[in-house]
Amino acid sequence: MVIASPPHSLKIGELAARSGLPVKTLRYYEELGLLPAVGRSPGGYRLFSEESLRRLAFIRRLKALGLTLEEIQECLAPHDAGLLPCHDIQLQLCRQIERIDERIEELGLLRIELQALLGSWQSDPLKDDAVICPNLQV
Amino acid sequence: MVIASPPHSLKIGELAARSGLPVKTLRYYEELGLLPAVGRSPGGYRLFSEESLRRLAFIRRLKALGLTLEEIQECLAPHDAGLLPCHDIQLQLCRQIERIDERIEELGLLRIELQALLGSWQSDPLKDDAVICPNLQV
DNA sequence: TTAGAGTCTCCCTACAAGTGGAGAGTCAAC
DNA sequence: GTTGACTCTCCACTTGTAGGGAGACTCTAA
Repeated sequence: MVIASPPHSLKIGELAARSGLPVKTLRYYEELGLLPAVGRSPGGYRLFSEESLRRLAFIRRLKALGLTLEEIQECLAPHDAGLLPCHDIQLQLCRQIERIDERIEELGLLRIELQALLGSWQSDPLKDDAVICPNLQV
Repeated sequence: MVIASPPHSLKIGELAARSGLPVKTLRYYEELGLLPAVGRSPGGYRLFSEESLRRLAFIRRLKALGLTLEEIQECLAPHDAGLLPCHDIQLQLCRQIERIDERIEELGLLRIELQALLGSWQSDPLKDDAVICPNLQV
């Protein structure tokens, strides 16, 4: 027989210690609505639930996958509405892959241009007063 | 026989029109020291030389190649000292390729992770109260 | 001489995701 | 009861590259 331990609320410093995130960051997340506090102590201290730790792990994971805090918040909305957020997360991750592909494409083109430029680079070009850099011709 | 036209100084609006850059941007560049004015009119108007147009073309080119304004300024420093800046530009462009390669590498790894994640994504996972998203297990 | 266009400086705003600090209030242990 | 750690709010600042606007001043053409 398992007896559930009573719900224990965490002050921000304890949450910071256990999550590894700075207090400032937690306040910032709370302000954004990303990490709701369960309430306040009589003295006005933010109180968080143990659930907040899971939520922070989730936020970290999606951040590591390249989502913005706003996108993460969109993923959390269905969860907070009592639904499974998997579908929304999947959509965000698909979009993220598209963004990554676009970015890789852009960087690849830029790299090609830079390589081509450097490939024909003259180490001792003739000075040309019509341009600043003869190699670039601008 | 070619007669050189007298040096004509440009007010900021004229430089903006001829370079295609907004006045605000030119003031910003001047403030950064990227685009020195040759002086001021008696009324305090910035005066630029025709040379500024070439300088702006150079700045645009390096910006298009992904350099920051600060890096561009480093490239212009030897030019302003009367030297050919090609070597310094070459160094910056090499560094830029390295940065691009690093970035592409990072993005590629992230893409692989995202693909793997989505590849095994369950569209209707069992709800698991220990995590927010069963697919992510966080 | 006057009207209108151009320009000046100065300050605020934006994005993203926080960080730093001041000054005041709260909590827990001794 | 006191002390020291913790937390609060509020404000400013960061990076990079500008954009917007107010209010004052200047220049040019008719």
